[in-house]
Amino acid sequence: MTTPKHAQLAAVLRARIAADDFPDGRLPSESELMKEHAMSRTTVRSALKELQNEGLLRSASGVGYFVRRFEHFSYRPQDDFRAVATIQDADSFTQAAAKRNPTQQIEVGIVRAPKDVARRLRIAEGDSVVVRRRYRSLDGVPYQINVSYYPLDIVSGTDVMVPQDIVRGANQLLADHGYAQVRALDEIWFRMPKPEEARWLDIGPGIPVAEHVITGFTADDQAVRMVRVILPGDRNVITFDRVHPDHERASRP
Amino acid sequence: MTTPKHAQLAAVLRARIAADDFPDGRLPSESELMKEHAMSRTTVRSALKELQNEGLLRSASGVGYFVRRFEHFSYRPQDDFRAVATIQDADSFTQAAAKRNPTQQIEVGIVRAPKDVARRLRIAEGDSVVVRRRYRSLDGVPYQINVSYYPLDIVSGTDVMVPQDIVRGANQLLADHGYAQVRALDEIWFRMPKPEEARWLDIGPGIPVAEHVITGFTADDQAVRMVRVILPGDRNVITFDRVHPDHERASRP
DNA sequence: CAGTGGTCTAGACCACATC
DNA sequence: ATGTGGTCTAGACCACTGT
Repeated sequence: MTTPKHAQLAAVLRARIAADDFPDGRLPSESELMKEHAMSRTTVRSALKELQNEGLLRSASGVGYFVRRFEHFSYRPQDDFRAVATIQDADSFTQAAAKRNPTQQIEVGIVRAPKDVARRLRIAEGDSVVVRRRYRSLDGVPYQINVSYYPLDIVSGTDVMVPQDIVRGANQLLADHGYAQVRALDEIWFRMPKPEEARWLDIGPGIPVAEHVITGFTADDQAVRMVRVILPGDRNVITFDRVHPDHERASRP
Repeated sequence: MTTPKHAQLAAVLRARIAADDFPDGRLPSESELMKEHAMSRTTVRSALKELQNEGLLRSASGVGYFVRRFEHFSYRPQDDFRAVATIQDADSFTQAAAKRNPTQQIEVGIVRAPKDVARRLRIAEGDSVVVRRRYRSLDGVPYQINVSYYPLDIVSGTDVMVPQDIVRGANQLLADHGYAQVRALDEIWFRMPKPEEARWLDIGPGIPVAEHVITGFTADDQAVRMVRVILPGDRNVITFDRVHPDHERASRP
């Protein structure tokens, strides 16, 4: 009933990482750890793998192991709502990221609604929906995958279907067509990425993603928009501001 | 430039899992996979490890490998705010979970404020704060770790310092002492659990956690409460309702 | 008891980065 | 050329679970 050797080494290294004991962020090589701790390479690698899967380390083939550094960018879903017509697509991502060279790659299409989309938009599974898929980066680093779904009859013939930035912003566009959104439901899961997501977001092992699903409703309580945002955990903090329902609107910092 | 054998096996199994090809949820044993795919045990184990770290599989020593099943419980931070005096501590967890045998273990103490707490409560690092640590379960299954911090001068001598349920609810208690909260800031990170968190929440490999930090403010914009909630990703969805700031309050479903 | 996964070893070859 | 991590093998012992 003793602790396995690989777990012992993992614990030692975890403590040293927490104590910032690798100032240059570089760990000893596998062979050095083998000598220092009198273990086989397999056991050393097992310990290092464990730390990688905790998101504490990354490995570079032919180079070495390094302590992960995080920089979190604030993701504010509420900006979607506050957005007004500006020269840019004025949602949370574009607005907050103005100075960090935001780029995005847009694909637009018409597909049959999958089950989860149909349920949220309150349409039948297989009904046609317009889908806008956006892969968005900051300074060349991918920060989110954003997939929006709209019922076809609502947006057909509008700029939503053009694979370019929507100058007014998608919400303003919907409002201009008589579908102003006054309420949104946010659902957030957090899980490990699927292989395609990991590839697109350039995520290493041990880094989870959040899946943020927004459903937008009109004053008539009609669901007119569903968005699925995939966020890599090493680069995002999700932020909300809330005021008590009984309290008049407060100023926002 | 070919795909490694372990990755090939992982891809095959991943596809079979997605197609629900293991009706009883049980995978072939390691030795069966070795025969079927003509690989060494190490390679087979490497593939299975990969899928475990994606949260798709769990292993049971001496038994086998199984497909993970998820059941997500809705975590609604806004209930904290809407809470009024009831017979129970009326926050999001207790209220929503009433029928699922909620239990919690409470520890209360006075500690020196760590850096992140001090910053959010706008006090000096090392100032005394009251900390309430709650480990909360549903039907015996751990669902969250909830750690609340209060500036000592605000809550000293109140029920906050008693290691029991606060009958009125902590927010109502603060309000009764003249510190009604009207605004909250939510910050949500998602990452792999620390070993203690994994132990307490009974999390296997490949399951991330969300760290939800709430900071509560009075009408004078004084920070009176900071809460850190740790949520296991296989058992929680975070849910928010939002109404457009220009729109009168809508009814909530 | 037989079968399962967990641990550990020694050794080999490879692709890659660095100097 | 050397050193790094990535892949793969064969074999061994163990603890545990099921019958």
